[in-house]
Amino acid sequence: MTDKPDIPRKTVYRLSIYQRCLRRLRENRVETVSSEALAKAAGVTPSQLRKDLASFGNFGTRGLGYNVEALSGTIGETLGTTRLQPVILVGVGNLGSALLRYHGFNKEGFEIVGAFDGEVGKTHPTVRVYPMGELEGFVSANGVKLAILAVPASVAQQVCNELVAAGVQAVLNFAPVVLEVPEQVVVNNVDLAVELENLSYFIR
Amino acid sequence: MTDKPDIPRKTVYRLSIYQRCLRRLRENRVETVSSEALAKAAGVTPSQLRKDLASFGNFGTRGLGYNVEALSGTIGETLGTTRLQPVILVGVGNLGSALLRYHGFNKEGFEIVGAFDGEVGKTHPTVRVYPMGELEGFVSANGVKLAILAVPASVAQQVCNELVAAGVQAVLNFAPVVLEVPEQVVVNNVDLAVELENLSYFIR
DNA sequence: AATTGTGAATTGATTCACAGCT
DNA sequence: AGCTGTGAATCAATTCACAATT
Repeated sequence: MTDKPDIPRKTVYRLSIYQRCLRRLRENRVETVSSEALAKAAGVTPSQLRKDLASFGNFGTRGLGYNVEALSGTIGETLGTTRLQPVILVGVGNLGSALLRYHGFNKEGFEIVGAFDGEVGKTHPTVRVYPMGELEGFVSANGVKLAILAVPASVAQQVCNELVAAGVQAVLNFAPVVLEVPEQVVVNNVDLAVELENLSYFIR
Repeated sequence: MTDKPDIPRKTVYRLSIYQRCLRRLRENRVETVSSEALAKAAGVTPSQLRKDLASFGNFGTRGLGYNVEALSGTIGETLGTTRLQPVILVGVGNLGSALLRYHGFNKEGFEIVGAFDGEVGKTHPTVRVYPMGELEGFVSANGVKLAILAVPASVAQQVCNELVAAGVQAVLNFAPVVLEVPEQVVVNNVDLAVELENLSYFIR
């Protein structure tokens, strides 16, 4: 069971990145890696990497480095990605259907088990699209905790409320809106316009 | 011209969000807003909002609040989004073509003026798709500074190098890879798997 | 000899609280 | 009376630097 030594959110982000680098090392049959090498691959400083890992345990061997396999396993445990995590997607428009077709998730332990859309009769070649009315039943029947929200801004808060009511605990939100949710629900935002504006500022 | 009083990156992100809230207020003919109200809409504390704005000037009127129109204008100036900014998209796969169809950008001052793909002969209903060979010419002819990178991880670094060589100054990267770029080039990453893993950790 | 783990130092971001305008 | 602008205080994150370990 994942107990939660409270690791800061930014650290958790970096753990995912380390995890990806470790996966690549494993594919290349590398057994051991130093904080310096791994940090370089992940684009951080070695100090930071060591501190990050220290926040939930001691796994390195001084003078040697980290065992790739073992570290990767521990990070997976910590993130809670060792088992496949079922995810639903809500809003099968442009972006939504691209996400359904995109299978990059599976490799990393997520599977989109169902999609929902307000407009009845929508379909998708590989994932079944349900009407919103079936949301609650589906979520509890399948133990879904995680939802991807890809609906238009105008209805995002409303649909988010339905997700919360259905028992969803975490939302990856693509709508350009600041969602209000109860304390125990987590929201991460992916906001393309904000990212572009940010870049726009940093262009000389 | 945008001079750059160096505003911290996190503040710049929030400016975009304030900007969006201001736009909505403007649509509703609201003339004046207090730091408290705007902060609430943006999901931050009033103090933080005031500090953020203070980092590049003084625009409020004590006792009254901020003029919506004026503040929005200044933020637009600061972010460099008052003029339409031309953007190219590289990699017309699943995600890439969804982004081409998605017009949420235009409203916020960005226009995808061309797309590029390694595979010749790709097309798209509204945006012209060019072969990679024409990248450099296109970028300099159209004054493009900003690129969206939506190619597979395996070729992302390579393609990114070509972008940099062509003169692109900022990249919004969707590939799950840590890109290496020269100092003067800015990269923002949107990494869906990392976001999901992050949520996964915070689910009880 | 190499490399981790970590306390101390530093740097950065956020919040407080109130003086100063309108 | 109300609300901004801001210095001071707090809190958080990062880096340094070195003792501890293999």
